[in-house]
Amino acid sequence: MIRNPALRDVPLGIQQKYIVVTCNYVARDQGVTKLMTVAAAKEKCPQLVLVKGEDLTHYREMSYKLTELLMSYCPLVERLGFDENFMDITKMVERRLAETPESHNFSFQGHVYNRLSADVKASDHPSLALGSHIAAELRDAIHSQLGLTGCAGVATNKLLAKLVSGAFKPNQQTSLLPEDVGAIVGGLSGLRKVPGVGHQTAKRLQALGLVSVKDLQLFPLNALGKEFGGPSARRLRNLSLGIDDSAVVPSGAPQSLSDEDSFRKISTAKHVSEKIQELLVSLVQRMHKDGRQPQTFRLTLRRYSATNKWFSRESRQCPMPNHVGQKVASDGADEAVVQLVPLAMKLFHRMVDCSAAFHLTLINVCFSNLRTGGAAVGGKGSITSFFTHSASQSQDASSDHQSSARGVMTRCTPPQKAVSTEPPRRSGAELHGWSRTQRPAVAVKKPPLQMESGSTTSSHPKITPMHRLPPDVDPEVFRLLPEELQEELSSPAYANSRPGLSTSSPAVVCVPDITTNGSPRSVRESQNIDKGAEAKSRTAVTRRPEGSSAFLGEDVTEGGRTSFPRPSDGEFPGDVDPTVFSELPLDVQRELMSGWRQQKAALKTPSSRKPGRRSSVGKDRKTAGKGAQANNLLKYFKP
DNA sequence: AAATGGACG
DNA sequence: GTAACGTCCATTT
Repeated sequence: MIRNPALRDVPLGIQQKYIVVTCNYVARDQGVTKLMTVAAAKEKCPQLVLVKGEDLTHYREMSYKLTELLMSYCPLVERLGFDENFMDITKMVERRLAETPESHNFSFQGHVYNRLSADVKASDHPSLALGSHIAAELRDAIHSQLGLTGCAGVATNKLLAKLVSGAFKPNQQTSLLPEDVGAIVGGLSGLRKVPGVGHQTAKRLQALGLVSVKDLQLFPLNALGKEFGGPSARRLRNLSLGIDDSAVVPSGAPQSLSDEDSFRKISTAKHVSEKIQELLVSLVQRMHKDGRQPQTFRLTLRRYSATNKWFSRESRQCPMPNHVGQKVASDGADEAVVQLVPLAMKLFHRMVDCSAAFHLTLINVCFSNLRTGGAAVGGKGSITSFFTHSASQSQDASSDHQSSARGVMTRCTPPQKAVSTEPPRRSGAELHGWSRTQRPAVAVKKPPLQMESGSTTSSHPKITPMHRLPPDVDPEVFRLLPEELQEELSSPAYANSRPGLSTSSPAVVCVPDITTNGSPRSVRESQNIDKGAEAKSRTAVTRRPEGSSAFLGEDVTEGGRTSFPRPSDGEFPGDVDPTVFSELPLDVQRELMSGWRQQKAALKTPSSRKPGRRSSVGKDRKTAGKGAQANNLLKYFKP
């Protein structure tokens, strides 16, 4: 971590290979951006100071310290890369709610998306308001105990918490009120900005003619289902509407440890084994510190090829010989490496035919299927696992939510992204954070601090028959709907859908990531050029959960045709709620559309069937809920 | 259940 | 020439 104050006002960047993976605000002001080549960066900013960042050790350790610190407040912490954490602070909020005197006057901490904090009455959103206090406390603890600064977002689900966390960039927090959900998702500049929509998915959506969030919101679910299958289609649509019923799943200790390196070229077996050995030396060390014993070993590589050089990695794995695994876990590091190199070469030869020329640009070695300690009874030894908290814990937690009182549960997640482009501003704190933040990682411990809690939320008003709400329906959203729609949704016809969970909850508080500011690796995409956030777009859009039988069914058709009425941004009246519109019968949609049609075509929206993509439809198998899933204990954190 | 690739962050 | 991780899912054997 860079903590030299002398560097505070100097343009600084973290370099990995020939790329500037991230940089401070001083550098950004000079035009340096993330993932810019070193050459380009120096051209923009000749005085740019670069620090090597290939070794992720420090980032990783700091990253785990952060996660552990958060867990000391509440165990429901889910990591997203090295610099983001989601936290479900429902319980904390509930406790505080119970302890908060009825008349107690309080306000939101930090910003409130799209409004002037002063205009918002905390008493109208007690759970979120308390969540904002919790987020502020967490950020403060992170700053005082780890020296890191970062952002946080407080909302009713993970998606929203993540989206809102970056509204005010350097080292600030933002809360999102349910009534502004439509504004925040609608303000996203494109589908790629939707968490969960990556390059591939964006391409497929584009092939369907969808480019904006609104396009996706309005696209008929059954048509979307033909491309992605029912479950994915529903998920995508929900995301576009700001609906996310996924739980905050505690991450615990990592499920695998790997080390890799990229290079211009390696074309001889000898060079390959040398590189593998180098990687194994550090990996074995890390594995040893971890204490668990790997049961599987994997070798991955990337070959050079002029065409299609994009990803494409190939891998081969094999069971880890027991004695080798023990060496790693116990002590014989060097021994283990000696045994592993030839094993890795066997895997290598399963992929590369050395009798022909080859050209590798990356090699990765990975230990997975980690088994926690063994032999000895639990006693001592070894690496303790400190937080012995396992799958059962998370299970309880989640079931807890479900039953948690009426519905409201606040989930907190902290998305945060480090990074952030953002103008300069308070360089003091920010920079400080930057330095430490830049490379956080590693784990290790952190003592507990326990604190509070709160109490519930409320979804107050109209009591809605929660027990009848179909899954996938966000109660908070539900309650905003017109009564007739509420009734409709509560009817048996909507009761199907998946068993999953969540129905619940409304208010969720999410605290996004408190993390760092720009981290080199992980989180790559984070940088929203932010444009969306600021827009004070129009008011809220009430959404209506999907689930209407007509669209739910996989092939219900009727709309089986390839072209559906799909208003583009231009022709869609701004006062019409897209969600509601999309739920109308197709014929009605067409009718309305023809009435509105007038604007210029604009936007290319070839709703053509996509070319070569395969479409998996129908057979959405539900592989049962993945209940068990061995969630390892987090013994990762030592005392 | 293990192996492998893909998508995402 | 996006870097260095890591997670979870789908499919195949």
